[in-house]
Formats: sequence, structure tokens, C-alpha cells
Amino acid sequence: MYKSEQEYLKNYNVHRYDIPLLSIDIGIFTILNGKLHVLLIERGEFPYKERWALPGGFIDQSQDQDLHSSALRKLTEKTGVTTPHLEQVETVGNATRDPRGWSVTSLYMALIPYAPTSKFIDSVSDVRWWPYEQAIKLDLAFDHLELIAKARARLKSKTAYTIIPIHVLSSPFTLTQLQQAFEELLEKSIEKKSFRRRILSADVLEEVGQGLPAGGLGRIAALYQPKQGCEQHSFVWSLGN
Amino acid sequence: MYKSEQEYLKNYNVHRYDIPLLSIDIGIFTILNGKLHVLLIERGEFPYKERWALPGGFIDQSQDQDLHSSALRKLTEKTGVTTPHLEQVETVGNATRDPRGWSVTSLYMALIPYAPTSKFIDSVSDVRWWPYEQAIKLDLAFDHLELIAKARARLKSKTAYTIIPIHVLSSPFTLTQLQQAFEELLEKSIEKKSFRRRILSADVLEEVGQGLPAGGLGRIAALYQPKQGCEQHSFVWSLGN
DNA sequence: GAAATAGTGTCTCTGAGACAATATCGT
DNA sequence: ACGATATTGTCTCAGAGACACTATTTC
Repeated sequence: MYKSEQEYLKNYNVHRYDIPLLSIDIGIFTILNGKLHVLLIERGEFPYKERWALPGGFIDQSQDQDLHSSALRKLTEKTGVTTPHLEQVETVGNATRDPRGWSVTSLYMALIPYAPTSKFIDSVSDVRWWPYEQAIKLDLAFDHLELIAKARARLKSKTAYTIIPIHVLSSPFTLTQLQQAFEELLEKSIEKKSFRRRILSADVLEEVGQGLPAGGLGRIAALYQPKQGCEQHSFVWSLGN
Repeated sequence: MYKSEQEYLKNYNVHRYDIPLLSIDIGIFTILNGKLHVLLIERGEFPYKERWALPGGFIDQSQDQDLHSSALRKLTEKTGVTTPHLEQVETVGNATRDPRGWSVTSLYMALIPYAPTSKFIDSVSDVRWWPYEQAIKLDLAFDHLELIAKARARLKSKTAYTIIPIHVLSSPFTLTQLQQAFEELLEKSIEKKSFRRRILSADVLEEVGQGLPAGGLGRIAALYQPKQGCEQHSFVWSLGN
């Protein structure tokens, strides 16, 4: 049909084909008062107007270089945070998840230290932190209940062999605070001595002083911050078996 | 603008928007003569005509219920295999990977026992197994060198804590054959006793008789096949550290 | 019996899990 | 001194890693 790649490309038109919708959704998690929270927005537009949903949206081909930076842009717009933990969880696509037609969404999971939503930049639509247990009882838009559960599952499983829970804390923090974050994300209590041995021998933390524990009571605790490159660390053993 | 969701949907037209291209690509791996191989096809169409590429293509909205079954359909078309191991690896999207424009591909990884490509159903275009080491030296289409490496990396990392290498063998097999598959996928030799202890105590295999080893020489070996649900098993320890 | 491969015995080492003991803070 | 929290000591247990040894097959 075409003699060269150039000729082919000149005649190519995307709109000749039925192309599925493509969006990005982000499960943004933090810990507030010791409990896992997820950031939701109330939709201002159809479809599912006025229903709670994960932050997300469509690719902006002029603004976004790639999928990851598109996700990062949306995350920054909603939270103002610029260097969070952000990873792709799964891409879900089927004929029924969006009333507008065959639709695909790339689901991301992000972790950030808690900040009140009032400080967030883009507050056109309603944005708030929901306790995870309440969020999954809301009548969420699209298949976002499923998506939120997938992101949660990824978070839990990675807690078992990485140090990602570190990203829900703001530095510096104590080992006890870190352990509490791990326990909340893992939905399981961890033996204190084991936890300390595990984290300290992984050599991913830097001691940056001492301070009173959160309650203001008790022995002075060592304060830590993540070392450069701590993201990379992967434990040989999985926690919680 | 619109009063109801129904009205909104009636006026909705996908083609009004710039939507990225969406494709699926699959890294299909097997082991042949003890070496990792990957299935590639020679492209018959622009762009990248006559270059080797991963099997894949676009979603067929009338045929495909969801992403996973779309990948499964492509896999079956190329290999005739119906129940392989198939998992999503990552979705890659950016402005530069396809000359036709902003493009997104959902990368899958599949494992199947070796079968000669001559038996394959869809042999319109040239299909063949390439030794992995040779494949990555070909001048592959698109960003498929990167994709193939991502699929390979997933395969290696999952070999360390699951039993997926089981899917490159046809049942029944000996423990030695299974160990060789693990070693090839892990790029590391494993101590025999450790390996047997690990696999047997995981209780994922069923003994189904005895037979001579592959070479026809040596002591009779026990033959095994995977137990139902063996896919689910996840080891607490990671191999190869 | 020799070569080849399958399968076992057993010691060491690492890190999890349990639990008690000690240390240091404010009041 | 007491309550609260941080930190350490140490025992047990599971499973990896190493390596030698035994068992069974063909030729």
C-alpha cells in the first residue's frame, strides 16, 4: 500500500480508528493519627458528577512527556508535593468501567507525609483525606473501589520487603514512629527488637539527633532520616508470616 | 453545560480529543536447550517494517472484553497455547516511542513450554524463537529492546520468590530439570540440597511416577507436575543473595 | 567396575520471633 | 520513686548455603 515509512506516516490519522480512552488514576496514601488515609476528590463533572473518586485524569499530550510525569503532574497539582514516592501499580482496561466506552486507566500509588488539604494548590473541586476504612464504604465513581483496593494491596505487599512506609513520615522521625507506620500498612504488629535489627542493619537510615518521643513523655529517642538511595533496598526476608 | 449524565453521554465523542495510541506487547519466554529464548515476529507493516518486534497489537474493542483477555488472545494467536502464565509487567507511554505520535503500550510477560514455531497457528508473518542474548543484539522495532529487558527483569525477580519457572517446563519433569530452569532464569547457580528442600517443603509439586533423566543415563528420577494452585505460593526468603 | 545422575545427612550462618532486662526521660 | 518510652541481650527456630556422602541406573 505505502512505499515508505515516511509516506505511511504522512497519511496516518489516529482518528480513523476506535481507540480506547486512556486515563491515569492515583491512590495517594498517608498516615494521619496512626491511621491509613487516602486522598479523594469530589467530581465536578459528568460522568459520576458529585461522586468521590481517585485523583486523576487524561494525558495532556502537549504537557506530558511520558506516563510517569503525567502522574507526577497530577499528584503535584493536587498536593503540592514534588518528590513523593510514586509507582505504577497496574493498568486496568475493559469495556464496562466507563460509560463513555472501552476505557483504560493506568493506576499509580503514591505515598506522602500528611499535610492538611487546605494547603493544597488546586482546590477547585473538593479534595479531602478519607480514613481508608471509610473511603471503601463510599459509593465511589467508576471502578475506583477496585482500584483503591489494588493500590492498597500493593502498598501492603511492598511493606513486607522494602522500606516504603518511610515515605509517609516527615523527617526526622523515631524508630518507634517508623515501626507504627509499618504496622499500620502491614495490618500486623511487628516485634520491636526484630524490627530495629532489620531496619538498622539494612543501613538505610541516618541518625540526625535526638528528641523526645511524640507524647512528650519517656526516654529521649534517636531521630533518623532516610539515607540517599534507601529506595533501592530490598530485604531478603519478607515480614509478617 | 449538561443537565444530566445521560445528556452528557449522548453528546460525548471520543474523536474530539487527542488520544494516545494504545497497544499491547508481550514478551513470551521459554527455555530451549537450557537457554532462555524469546519469541519475536518480523513486522510486515509500517512503521518499522521488516524489523523484529515483540508480538502485540491494538485492542479490538469488539473482540476484547478487557486488557488481559486481549493479551491472551494475541498470545494464543501466535503460539496456540491457551493456559500459559501471563502477567502484566508495566505500562509504558511517552511522546517519542512511536513515530505516529504519543503512544502507550501495556507490556505483558508470558511463559510457555517450548514448542517449535512451525506448529503455530498464525504464521502469516515470520515468527521465531530467538536466544535471549541474540535477541537483544537485533535492531528491534520501537522501544522493544527496553520492553524486552523489563520483561526479562520481572522474570528474574519473580524467580527469586515464586515458582514461575515451572511454566517453561512441560509436565512431568524432574527436580533437576526444574532447578536448571531456575538457574537459567536467575542467572545464578543454586545449591542442589537447598533447592530441593525449598521446593519440596513448599508442597507445590505432585509426584507422578519415575523415569530416566534427560540424558538417558544415571539413576531413575522422580517425576513431578505442578499442584493446583501452586501459582499462589510465595516464599518468605528470596533466592540468590 | 566406571561414569553419570538422583537423592540425603549434617554443619554453619543469618535473620525472624519471643520475651525479658536495662536505660533514660518527665513529673 | 513512678510511669512511660527507648534500647539492648539473648534464646529459639526456620531456612539458606556448603559440601560430603550414599543410591541407583547404564554401559
